[in-house]
Amino acid sequence: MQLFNTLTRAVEPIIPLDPAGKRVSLYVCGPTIYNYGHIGNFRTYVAVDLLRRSLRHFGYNVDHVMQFTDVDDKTIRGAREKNLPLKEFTAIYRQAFLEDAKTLNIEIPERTPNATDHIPAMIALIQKLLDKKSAYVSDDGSVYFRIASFPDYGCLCHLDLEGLISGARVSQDEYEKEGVGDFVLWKKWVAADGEVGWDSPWGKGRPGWHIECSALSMEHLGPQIDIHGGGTDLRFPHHENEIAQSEAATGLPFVGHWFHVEHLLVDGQKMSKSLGNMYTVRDVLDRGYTGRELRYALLSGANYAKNLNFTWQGMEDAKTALQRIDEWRKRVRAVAPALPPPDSEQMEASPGVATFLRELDLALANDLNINDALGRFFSLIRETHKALDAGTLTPLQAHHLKVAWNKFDAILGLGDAVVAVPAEIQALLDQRAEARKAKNFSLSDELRKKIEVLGWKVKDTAKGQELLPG
RNA sequence: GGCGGGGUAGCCAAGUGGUAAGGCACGGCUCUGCAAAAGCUGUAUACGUCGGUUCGAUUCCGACCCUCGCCUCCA
Repeated sequence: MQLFNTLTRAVEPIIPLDPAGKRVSLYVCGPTIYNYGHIGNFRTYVAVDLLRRSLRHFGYNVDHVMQFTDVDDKTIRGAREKNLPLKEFTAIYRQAFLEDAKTLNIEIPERTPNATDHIPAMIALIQKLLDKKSAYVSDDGSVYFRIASFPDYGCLCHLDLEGLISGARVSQDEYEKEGVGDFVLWKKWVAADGEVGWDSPWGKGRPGWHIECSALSMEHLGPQIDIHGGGTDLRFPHHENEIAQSEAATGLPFVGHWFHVEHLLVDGQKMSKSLGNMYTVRDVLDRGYTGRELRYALLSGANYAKNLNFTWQGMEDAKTALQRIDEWRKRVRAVAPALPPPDSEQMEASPGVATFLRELDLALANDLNINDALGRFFSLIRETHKALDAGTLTPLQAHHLKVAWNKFDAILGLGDAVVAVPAEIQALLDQRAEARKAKNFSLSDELRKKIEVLGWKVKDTAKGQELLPG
């Protein structure tokens, strides 16, 4: 399986550190839990989910860790505004994130530690950096990483330090630092922190943002990991700093493969509060879309490494495309017998299906090209309909199609459309069935209208009425 | 200023040194009590501009234009 590696700027095969080549360690920078996540956040996590599922598709055991950042300026401020202890405040948004992830059918990583549950590991790592003279304690009692001690600094983002420093914005309040690029590992407690703070060898304070990911990934996955992912904005400085900290501490290459997901745009523009285009998952649901429709839009809207332009028209397109898939599945299911899954040799009895599965592998192995796979899948759908209409699709072939879908959906994660029919609607449907039986079409039409007003569509098929959400 | 992504039909989006998947939209047909839905099918001067390399470039090279992002808050 080949994946673009930001570090080398090349598509490269994934070669796990595991001698058996089976286990892949994956660390992903999780959200700061001070608010509901927006669809941009979830674009990243849907892409990571695609990676995770694809790795498993190719037979890897994925050991995936994602931390929740539950202490920083924003969480502290939010807790203060709500007059809640930090822990209680962040618990609300941790829970919300997990719910939204479920809405999108994002698999929860094997471990999802909160940063503040691992303060000792961070302190130990900072101490190690101090011992190695890669860090220093400033006059005010904060601890900083000394960039000058790490010659490779800038390797991920291909920055040269000179240019970086001369061109960069430099905040004036950080006069305690030796070098402008130095970043904080441990922040000395200040009054604005209120109740928040932990004791350390350098006094009361809290960890800097970057150190948590290094400490947590080392604690859970060891000093070296196969893949480290996150949103593209984290490349610099966050991931650059993680590399510096981690490698300065261990002397080992920290990450084999850096995986960065490009940002989502809304109507071609960056999301921002002032434009009023920051949508949460809940906002999308409130507009009447389902989580799987949003997931499909996020998955098919663009390759993970490209900007994805979110539009409501795009949501409509996703919804319609998904209906096409669902319709196909209904037809296939009606013909497919219950049989055990075939092996690949038996699958050759359905050349179209066998070809599709090979194409699926190739597409995924090629830097997660899900759109290529979807394109081929829709072609398979057309072929199926044609065969079905011609009456040439055998039950065995239908079975194979069903199996192929299951394999594909293990990656897509779309599952089934869940339609809960309200009792009121069901009653109208029953009445209408009666009317139709009696060939009372005017009453039938009247009932159809009533149902439509309530937000549902009825279609009449050879097998009777079928209900669709409006 | 430094670095990096993009510009493919009405919209979205794959891809390739030999004349370009797929989805949505649109037209036609089938089905239907009527619809709707669905299916089939069709349409389109679609590869930002100008040069270069080549038998041949959308695909390689150069320049330019437009656009988006990052340059220590940020998925």
